[in-house]
Amino acid sequence: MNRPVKVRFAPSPTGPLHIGGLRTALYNYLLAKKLGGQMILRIEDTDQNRFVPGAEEYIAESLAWIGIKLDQGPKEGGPYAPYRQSERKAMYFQYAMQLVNEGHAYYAFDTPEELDAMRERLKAARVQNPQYNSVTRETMKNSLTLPEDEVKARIDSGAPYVIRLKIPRKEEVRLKDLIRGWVMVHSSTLDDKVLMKSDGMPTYHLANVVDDYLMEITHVIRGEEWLPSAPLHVLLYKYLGWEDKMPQFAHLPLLLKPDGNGKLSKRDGDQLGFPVFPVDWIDPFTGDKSSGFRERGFLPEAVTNFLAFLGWNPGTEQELFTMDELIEAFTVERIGKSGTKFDFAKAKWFNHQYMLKQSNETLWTYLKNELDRNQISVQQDKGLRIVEMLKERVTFPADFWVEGKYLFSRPEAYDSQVASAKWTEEARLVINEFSKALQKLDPFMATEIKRTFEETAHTAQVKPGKVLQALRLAVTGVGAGPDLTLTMELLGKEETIHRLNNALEILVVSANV
RNA sequence: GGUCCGUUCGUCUAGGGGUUAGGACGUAUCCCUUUCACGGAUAAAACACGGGUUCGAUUCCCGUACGGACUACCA
Repeated sequence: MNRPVKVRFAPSPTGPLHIGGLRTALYNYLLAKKLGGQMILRIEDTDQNRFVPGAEEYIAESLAWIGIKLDQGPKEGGPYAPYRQSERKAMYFQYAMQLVNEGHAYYAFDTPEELDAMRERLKAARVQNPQYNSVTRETMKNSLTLPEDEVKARIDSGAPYVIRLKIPRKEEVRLKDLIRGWVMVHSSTLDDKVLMKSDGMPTYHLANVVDDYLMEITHVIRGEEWLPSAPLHVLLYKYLGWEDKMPQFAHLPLLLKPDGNGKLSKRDGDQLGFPVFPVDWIDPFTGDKSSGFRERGFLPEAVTNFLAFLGWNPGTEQELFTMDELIEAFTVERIGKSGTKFDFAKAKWFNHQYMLKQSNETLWTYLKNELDRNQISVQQDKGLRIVEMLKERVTFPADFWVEGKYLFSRPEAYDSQVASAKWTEEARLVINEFSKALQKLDPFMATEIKRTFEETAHTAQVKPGKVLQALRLAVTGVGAGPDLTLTMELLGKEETIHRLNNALEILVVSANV
């Protein structure tokens, strides 16, 4: 009964993995590692029509980015290879045949048109749930209704057919979900799901159950959208004789749109002004770009942390968790039951927290990237002082540049609001004197600059606070920023005086007071 | 429509038969800072509704409402 823990993340390579899928992967990973088990990546590419090139690589890259290390997968290999269902195609048929031979499945020859007609007919007759089931299969073309020799003749002639599961007419199907407890459904509400498609590929249901069994999966953690078909999977385990190897199920609450309702979807991406994908994705067919958290400036640790908290919490007041801490604290019991709206503001808060945790050296590399892009070179020791000064005010790496632009180039314009309110005759006077006083200042240090400014203001009989804003405007061109004397120290004596004199020349007094 | 799942501040949530229903994000105000931000403090803000069960229900049960998922030879 105590099998080694194995979980799998089993996405379909139909496009970029969205953030909800990434959370599913993360929860799988956390549980596996918590229990000392293994994490498997399995690519469920049984639908050839929806295959999108690059999607598998995208998934692998996304998982790696947030720090999920796979024990087995298409790239990693492993004892259950191959890990792409398309490459396992040959394995599924025998199990479908086993079901047919034991009377739990049957061949069906109905064309799409016939299926549509059946549904229309049922709808017209106001049948509650029109589907291919224990009663309607009696009226369709399948191995249950057709004479044996005709069935054989059809198959031998190569006519297309599917294999459907024969759902019992009356049976209570129950399954225990780790998150929701016992879920019961009556088999009469289930339909005879297709197990093998006419192209020879299995459907999700068969492939998923077969592979989970073959790969000895112990816990199936997946989105709530699978809950309705979970009873079908239970039936499959039963008919295949694998009941004792049936994994435990946990169906995760869905990630919802932040506004209004509905599940967060790939579409919501850029429309909402924030990413819903881990990393950027370019659609290979249309060329459309979907933006990712990574490129938006999110740190992987931050994404991991807030993703973990979307539907789970440790029950304590700690909110900042490293991956190792998450693994330590994670339990399925503490996963919530209800859908979770995605909150971008909180995501930003997490990122800010993680920015603060970075060393100045790391922060400096972020700023340096932006500087390189703008062809500005700054010495590292100065860069470190700059990021130290700026880091309280940034959420994303790119903010360093936005926040501190004026440190690297002279103001091209002055904030007119601040100018009209604060650039007074009085201010001009003090700044002019201050500029002269600065000439003699050596060393050019923040504390000395501050003292000099206060003295200058005092001599002019002006309160320093009255003209400080004007001074800031002269130096930076804007009305807000970090400690001004520190800013001036960083700028250096010559540059500071130049800017002061520049402002004195350009700015016109328009303020009254 | 049918089946299943869900419902505590705007959002993420803690809690659980008797609590001033706690925290975080966001918002507002104040303090700090002669700016903004950070930080600190404070505030506004929730048990969907109706019936039971009970001495007592936000908590347990049943309904209702609302929301969601599923209802394909897609996963």
